[in-house]
Amino acid sequence: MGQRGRKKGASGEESRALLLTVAAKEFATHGFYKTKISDIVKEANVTQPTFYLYFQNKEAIFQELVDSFRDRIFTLTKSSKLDSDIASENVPDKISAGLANIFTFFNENSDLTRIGFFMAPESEEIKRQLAWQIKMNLDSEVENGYFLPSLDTNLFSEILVGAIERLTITHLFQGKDTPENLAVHMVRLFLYGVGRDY
Amino acid sequence: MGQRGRKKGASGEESRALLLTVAAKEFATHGFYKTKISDIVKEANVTQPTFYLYFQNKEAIFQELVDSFRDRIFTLTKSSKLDSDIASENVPDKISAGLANIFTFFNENSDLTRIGFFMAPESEEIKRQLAWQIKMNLDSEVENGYFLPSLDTNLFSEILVGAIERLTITHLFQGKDTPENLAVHMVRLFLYGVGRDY
Amino acid sequence: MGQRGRKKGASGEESRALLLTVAAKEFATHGFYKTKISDIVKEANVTQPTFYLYFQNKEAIFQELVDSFRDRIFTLTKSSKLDSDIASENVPDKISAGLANIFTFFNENSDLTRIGFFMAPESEEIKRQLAWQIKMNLDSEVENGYFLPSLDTNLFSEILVGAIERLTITHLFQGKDTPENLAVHMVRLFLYGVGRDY
Amino acid sequence: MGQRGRKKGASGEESRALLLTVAAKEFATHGFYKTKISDIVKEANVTQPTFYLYFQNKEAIFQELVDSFRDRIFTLTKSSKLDSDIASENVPDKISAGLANIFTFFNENSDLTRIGFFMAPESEEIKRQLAWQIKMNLDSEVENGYFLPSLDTNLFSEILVGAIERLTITHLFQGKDTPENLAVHMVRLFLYGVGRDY
DNA sequence: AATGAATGAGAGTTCATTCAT
DNA sequence: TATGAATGAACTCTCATTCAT
Repeated sequence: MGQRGRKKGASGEESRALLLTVAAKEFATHGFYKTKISDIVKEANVTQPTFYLYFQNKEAIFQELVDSFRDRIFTLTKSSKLDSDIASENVPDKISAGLANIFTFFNENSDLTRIGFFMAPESEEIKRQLAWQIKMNLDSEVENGYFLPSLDTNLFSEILVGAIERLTITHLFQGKDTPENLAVHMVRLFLYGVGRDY
Repeated sequence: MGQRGRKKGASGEESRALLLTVAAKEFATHGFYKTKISDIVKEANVTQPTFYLYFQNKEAIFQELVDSFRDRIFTLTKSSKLDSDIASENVPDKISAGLANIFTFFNENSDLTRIGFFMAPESEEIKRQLAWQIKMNLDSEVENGYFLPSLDTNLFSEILVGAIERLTITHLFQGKDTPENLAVHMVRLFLYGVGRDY
Repeated sequence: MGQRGRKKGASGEESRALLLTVAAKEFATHGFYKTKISDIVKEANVTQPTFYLYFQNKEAIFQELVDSFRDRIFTLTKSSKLDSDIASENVPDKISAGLANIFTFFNENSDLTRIGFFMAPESEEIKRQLAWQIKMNLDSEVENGYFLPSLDTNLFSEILVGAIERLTITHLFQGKDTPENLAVHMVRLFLYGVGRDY
Repeated sequence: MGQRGRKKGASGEESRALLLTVAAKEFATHGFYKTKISDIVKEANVTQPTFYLYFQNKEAIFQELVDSFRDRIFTLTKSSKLDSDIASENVPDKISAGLANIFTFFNENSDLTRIGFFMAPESEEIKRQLAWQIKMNLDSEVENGYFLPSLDTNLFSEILVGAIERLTITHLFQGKDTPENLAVHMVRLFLYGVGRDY
């Protein structure tokens, strides 16, 4: 019979992890309300009580996914702060690399991203925190003379988040562009603008 | 007898309109799933069967709100196409005016906007259509030499939508900025970029 | 078809009252936990949601029955306080009459009594309140010289409640004795004791 | 290897006894339905399957506790039958001693008593058997001339059980009175009554 | 003697929706 | 035009109980 149908004797952690993965996919695909516990457990090949062995309720597993997303995205972005002694000519590349990291993370964790960035009640809050981190970066870059002091970093950081969000959905998740490409495009656009000699 | 038993001062159309308004507020505040028909009718001071007198079901009234948003935003944006004989130096102002129109519409219809732009399953599609309209504008502006041909209008239009979306939530709906201000800021930023002499 | 099967159009209060009656019987017969909402509604010929139209949940309907019992038994006993100008030789009859009232009430509301006096978590409390009322009566009777001051009214009132409780179950509810008979017996026993000339 | 993997110091009988004790406490405190097997085993520091090693199911362990109570209370009361050659003047003391024995047993086995005397479905039956034993005693005492033949021993025995029951809960279990005190009080009251010269 | 992991069976509750009037 | 009353159809969650080791 081999592995097929193995149920008894599976390690608890395995079941838990499986449920998390499956739930992420279901939530990402159908949203919180249309996703039923019965769907999740069916997909994970366990029964409903098993679900409650590992998670308090439907909210709890969703929350765990959201928290996981939040933790990871913040860990990621915290590390991308520019060093203050960086050479001016390298700034764009550095920024671009930071953006690429975000896009890459989103790309490799699309279910989690859909959940934490687009469906959770806390999505707004998460985006705002991300914007705030970006703003902090921008502020210190202004201080270091990389950007003009007239730059409204508050507004700009929000715009950047909006751009990231939109490109993630329309280009990244559609497979139309690589993380690196998107990052480069974004940087170029924002650094030099679209204008010319008006 | 006529008026006997009629809800005081409520013609059929009035009830219907009231339900739509109330529903918009409820949906915008609590989302589709957490909004119960019983909440809507309570707030509108009618009974549940009355609701079904005017709307086929919960989806239908939501859809009607979404459609209304979609229609109005497209009517609005369709009109803001730049004329091809516009003087170069006026382009920024024109673009800015178009943006301001959108922000104003969002601001004056925040419930509807929340529903159609942020909660509906079709929100994605609506944004994409908005992006497409913007792209069409951009393309013709490139053709007219306002912008460099190297501009990736596809990507840029998505970024603009992302920026609009984010600023709407974080600045406009919070009352931090007027539609006009936001429009001007955005245009300046995108036209000239944030960069300097790298 | 006549009345048979009439469902739509029944008055709400009727349904509610019916549910209360049926629930009382079910609870009294099977206890709180073994009584299922599905049993109650089946017996009342309505569906489960109808139950929730009138009661918040299973606890609530049980509580309502308990409260009803509590209110009625207290109203009843409050009225049976002896007047202070009563003639000594009439005291036994008066007391007997008061007891008979209680037994009669229990007899005519046996389901409610089983619930409020024997099954509810508050049964203890209810009995204690009943005992307290009896004690108050006894105290004033001691003061008026009907009873010896050496009487421990506290203990005695509890004993009376115990006697009432037990006779209700073993004699009254079994139909072995009438309320009046039980009352008379009890009074005789407690007034004169069982002893003789030890 | 022997001891390997064995729960430290726990022989089978020990685990079983522990489970019984813990279960008694849980049942006595929370009642049958609110007591979960998971609670019992948690408190006893064993796992659920271990529980089923010693007891067939939830009912079985509860029943065992009830039976234990029943056996012991009957053994106890059987022994307290008055000898027929006892001197009249000693009868009250003898009766008092019998009552004190019961109260003492209840006091020392309060969990068991709560279960067997107040919560079990058989509680009624147990009380009735106790009443019957008391009645037998009373009957023979009537026969021996200790009590008047007019005494309704059937009713009286039930009243005694009711008194015992109530005092157990309100005085004994509250620590307000010792078993002996309660016994003496009860005997005095029932022998001589509360009355005077009506 | 003991356990980690799992489940069968069902209970309560909710909500959109519809009769009958 | 409107409503009081009722329901079909789910869905989440719980608990006693058992397998495989």
